[in-house]
Amino acid sequence: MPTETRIVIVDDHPVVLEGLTNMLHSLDSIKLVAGCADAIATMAVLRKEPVDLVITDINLPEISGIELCRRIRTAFPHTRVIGISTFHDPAYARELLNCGGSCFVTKNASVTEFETAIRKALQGETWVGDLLTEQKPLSFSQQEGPVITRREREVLALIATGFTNKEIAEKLFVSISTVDSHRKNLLTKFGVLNTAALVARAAKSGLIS
Amino acid sequence: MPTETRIVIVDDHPVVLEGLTNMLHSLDSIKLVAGCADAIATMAVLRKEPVDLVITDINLPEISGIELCRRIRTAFPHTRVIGISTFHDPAYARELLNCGGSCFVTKNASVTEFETAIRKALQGETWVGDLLTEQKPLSFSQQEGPVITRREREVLALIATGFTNKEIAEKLFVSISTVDSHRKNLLTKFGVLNTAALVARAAKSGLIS
DNA sequence: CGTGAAATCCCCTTTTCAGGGGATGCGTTT
DNA sequence: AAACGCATCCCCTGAAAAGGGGATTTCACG
Repeated sequence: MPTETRIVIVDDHPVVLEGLTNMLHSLDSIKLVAGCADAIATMAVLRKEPVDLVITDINLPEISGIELCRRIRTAFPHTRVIGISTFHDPAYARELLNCGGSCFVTKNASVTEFETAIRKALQGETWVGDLLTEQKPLSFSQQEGPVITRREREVLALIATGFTNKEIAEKLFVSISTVDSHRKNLLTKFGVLNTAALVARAAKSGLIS
Repeated sequence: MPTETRIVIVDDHPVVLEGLTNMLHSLDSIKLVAGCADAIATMAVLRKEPVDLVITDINLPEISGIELCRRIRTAFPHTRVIGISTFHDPAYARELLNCGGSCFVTKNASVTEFETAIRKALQGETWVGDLLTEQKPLSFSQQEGPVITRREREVLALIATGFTNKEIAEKLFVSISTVDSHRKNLLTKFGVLNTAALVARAAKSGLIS
């Protein structure tokens, strides 16, 4: 590596920010440009000075880490993004990669894992951590949250808000049958037997506001 | 303070552990005895050497921080406990204090707040952070989630897991009618019309794992 | 130009839930 | 002793959801 890698860390929890900062100090050739608490502040920093890598929490107030990633990659294509999250949620990882993110690691990842993620990100590779890749696609798509379509996501959101099939049908200008089909598909995809479990699982996967 | 305060930190996320450790380093008269990832390890440390204060995450794998607190206070009455959590959930705070905890702070608390909490805890006082005490009981019981009984909490958890009233009844060794009553009370207390909204709200309030 | 996924719609039956009512013990608090 | 909250149990009815099946259009992709 010719020069120092310029890094920005984003997390709304000072404790985590501190922990990450400290963790990075132990690595070579790294210059911590800034630690930000939200997406707005981060974009402001990026506009002012060149940054090679942004390490951001997924769960941020106002603007999510995913969205932040998208904006970074749109405005500064040379800046790589690593997402971190409390939970090893494949849905997050998938979304992050879809939005141009390089790596996804959980907060309980080891220093080694962080190092790997940083290295991979800087080389332009994608990586989603050991815990995630270890699992078979089948097993975690059942367990952690399946791939659902746009329409299913809409219906799911309305279900979680407490609307009945009939009400959802009226809102979406479709028939009750259609909503019912989507609902059934959701149950099947999530591998659950009723609405309660569906909503709980969706909430856990961060699919619900 | 005559001697150093002996502290153990508990969090299953290395990053947070690191952050807290670092934060504590900046304070005087503190000796960090150990950093643990779970309740079992923590109890093992306590059995080996005297500890004045345990700072633990509420959300721990296997055994929760609340339960850990209870065990600590039962086995080592002189050891104080501070609970930390990602969310400023009054329900957590209440439970923690009920289990003998001294203070409750969120992970986005400032160093000053941590200092206050530590000081209060060592003096045997209880404290639940600024954000929590600022709010009136009425306002946050409406907004953050109603006060529900132990039994209702149990039923709610089982509902969210996807069990039907019949199955819950079998698990709790009560009749379906009873479970149904609890369910209805939950709907009323949360001010929602169906299970989907109930689970969503409960998830938002952090009442569901 | 097929193929396939997504979205749309319909039929059927059984189970579960929601909403209304009331009632009984059993502790704790007043 | 009375009042209260909690947990327990029961009745009823109608609505909603679950579970099963099948069918259509539309649109993107190879």
